[in-house]
Amino acid sequence: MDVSVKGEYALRAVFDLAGRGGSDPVKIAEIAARQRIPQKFLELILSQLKQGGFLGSRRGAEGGYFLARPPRNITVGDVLRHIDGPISPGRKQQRGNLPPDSPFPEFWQEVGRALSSVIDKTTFADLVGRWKEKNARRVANWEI
Amino acid sequence: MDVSVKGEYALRAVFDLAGRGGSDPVKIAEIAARQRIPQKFLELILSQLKQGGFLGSRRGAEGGYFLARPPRNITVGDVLRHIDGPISPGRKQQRGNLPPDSPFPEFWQEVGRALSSVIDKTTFADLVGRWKEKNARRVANWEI
DNA sequence: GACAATCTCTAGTAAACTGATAGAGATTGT
DNA sequence: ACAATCTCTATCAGTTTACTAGAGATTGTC
Repeated sequence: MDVSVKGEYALRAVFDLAGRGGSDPVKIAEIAARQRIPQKFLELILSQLKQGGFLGSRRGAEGGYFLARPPRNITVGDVLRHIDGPISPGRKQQRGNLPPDSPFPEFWQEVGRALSSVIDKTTFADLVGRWKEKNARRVANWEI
Repeated sequence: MDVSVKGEYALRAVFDLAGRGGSDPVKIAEIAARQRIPQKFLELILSQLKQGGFLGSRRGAEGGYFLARPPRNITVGDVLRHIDGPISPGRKQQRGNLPPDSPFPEFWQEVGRALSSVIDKTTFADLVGRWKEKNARRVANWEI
């Protein structure tokens, strides 16, 4: 039970764009550098995020990627599910290989709900908010 | 983010032993049949669960596996972590490839807590309890 | 309109992981 | 002795993961 590196990269990329706020395109190379992601790999991921409707892009000089919708309308769960596939532990149960009176389908539902209560409630606006707050505190402490 | 088939098999096996209650050994073949698990694969899993201190065993005729501790002292999380490794999304962050001011470590901690609130609180005694209740209801409805 | 900067698309790929299977021991009960 | 079990080591095909390579398509600028 784990999140793929690809999934994490996707989250960091969307977070980067959300943190940059502005609506003008950000170059892949910049995101790659800031977020420490192999650029060629990131290209694939960003393209996939665009297919998913999360990002828009512009080619050519001064091109780049940008968010297709406001950060508060994108949840971590949205992105993760689009990149990593369904986040549902225990999904293999529907097939006929499970005894008919198993308690596990219910159990996995419970797990799913717990998971969802975090990843589907946290938007990128939330993440950026927390991050700015933390940075503000850090600077404040510095200045004392 | 998913649970391996091996992990699910392990849970079903422990559940099977917990449901059988008694302290005399249950044969691998029986568990395999009841829980629809390939027997040879199950052998590996049970052996691993024994290494983990969850099960005991006896060889030879009338041999088999049995729980090494009471079902209420074994949680789903215990078993899952022993078979599938750490259940901590976002664990790869400690390495130097993450920007220093990322909000994700905290976020993954939150996810971890939510997950833990289910898998580390649910014991096999709980699962057996629910299962018996459901079966009782089913029979009751039948008799109407 | 040349040209450089970007995104885009298709392949390929080494290494690890998954979900098994095979078969020869080691023990135990009868 | 012998059959029934667990135990241990090896092997394996298929898939996934995390990348890399390289050629093409667009766009802005001079």
